[in-house]
Amino acid sequence: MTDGPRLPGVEVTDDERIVCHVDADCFYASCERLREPDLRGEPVVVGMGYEPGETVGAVATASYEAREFGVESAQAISSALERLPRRAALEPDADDYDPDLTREETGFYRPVELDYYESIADDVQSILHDCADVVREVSIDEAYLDVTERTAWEVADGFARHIKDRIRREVGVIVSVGVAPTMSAAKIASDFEKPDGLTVVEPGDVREFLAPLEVDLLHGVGPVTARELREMGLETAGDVAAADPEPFVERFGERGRELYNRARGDDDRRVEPKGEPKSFSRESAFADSVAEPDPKYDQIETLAAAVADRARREGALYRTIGVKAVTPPYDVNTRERSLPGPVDDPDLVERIARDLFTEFETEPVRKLGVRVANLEFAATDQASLEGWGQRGDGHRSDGGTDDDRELTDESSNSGQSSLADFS
DNA sequence: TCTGGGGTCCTAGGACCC
DNA sequence: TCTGGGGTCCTAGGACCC
Repeated sequence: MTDGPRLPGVEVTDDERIVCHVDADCFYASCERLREPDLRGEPVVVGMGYEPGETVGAVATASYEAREFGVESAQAISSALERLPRRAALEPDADDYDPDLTREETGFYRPVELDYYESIADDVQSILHDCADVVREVSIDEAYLDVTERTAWEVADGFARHIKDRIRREVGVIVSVGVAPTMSAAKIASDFEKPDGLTVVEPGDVREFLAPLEVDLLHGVGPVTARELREMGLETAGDVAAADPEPFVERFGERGRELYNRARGDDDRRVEPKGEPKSFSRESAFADSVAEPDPKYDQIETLAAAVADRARREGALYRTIGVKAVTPPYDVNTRERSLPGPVDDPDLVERIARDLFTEFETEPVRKLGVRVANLEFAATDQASLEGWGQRGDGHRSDGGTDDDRELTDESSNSGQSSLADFS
């Protein structure tokens, strides 16, 4: 049986969907445990920009055991180490050796290794594709499934259990699953009983399910919006759902309308496969602010080359090139420039990035970034990726003056040297 | 929370066009 | 020419997500 389960002859009306949200629990830490079983049951912290023995970087994922010590994702590694020293510090020859430590108050720190995690994620995703007709991968460890044609509400619980069991058995990672009639409710449901959670919210129960939840649990409500909602006296999704929407449509615009709808359980988005990326970027932070121009320009060059290389590998042309400079205390500045037509030109990326950056040449900078956007993917690739008879959106239909431009492969880049004049 | 990296979407003002 | 309305594109910033 290579096919996932399917109930034959299940009739559904067009507006009734069964959406499944699958979310791996502390995925990076699970991956580390897969290849290093001694880490099972131990506190594990996976750090971005972290090097063993150093204190730089930030927490990408903390295992639940590590969270007990107050380690949280996005925390600086230095603060994580204060709450949870590393196990290696028990060794007398370690730089950070501390004779007073006990094993029980230490944990394991590992640097992020994305390529490895992606290989595990691929295995998970092939199971998901086997269990659903439509899968939208949101990130390396998270996906929405439209399983309307594969199950029914009466047995949705067993269906979700089957997905969890297969992933655990065949890949070895634990996922939490939420099932609901909408994407936003499924997302919240998958979070509801984490880790190893399974929550089904049937149609008709959605609003009741959401009502007691704090507003910041709603997708799209971050710290800023949550604070403002509280100032408006709205603490829970139920408060938002019962409120007059006009004041915060006024305040938050389109997002406000969406927020109101989501809080009421209204969400008519369909699960659709993820389209082509819209931008590529690379950034990196300095250990301390840098004021001298040279190291900054060096970094710009490195990032520009990396971004251009990425775009080329992905078969993307870009029409906009931008830089980002974060200055103390944490001011994010962005500058960008658009070209008359799409290019694949690493030298141009570097030149424009340097040029855009001159404004920050002598300013102290903590962090730098280079970005390309307004991507266009070669039409041939589009055709192979899309279903039959489907028109791709690779071509703009807004009457742009370059509609006659046909860029189907790298050889068509020959005409681009003239565009370099626009730098 | 004092700050890592890679993304998406929305907004708002100005330029420019008809 | 002192002035209407509508549309799109560009840029910068902000909020948010994982």
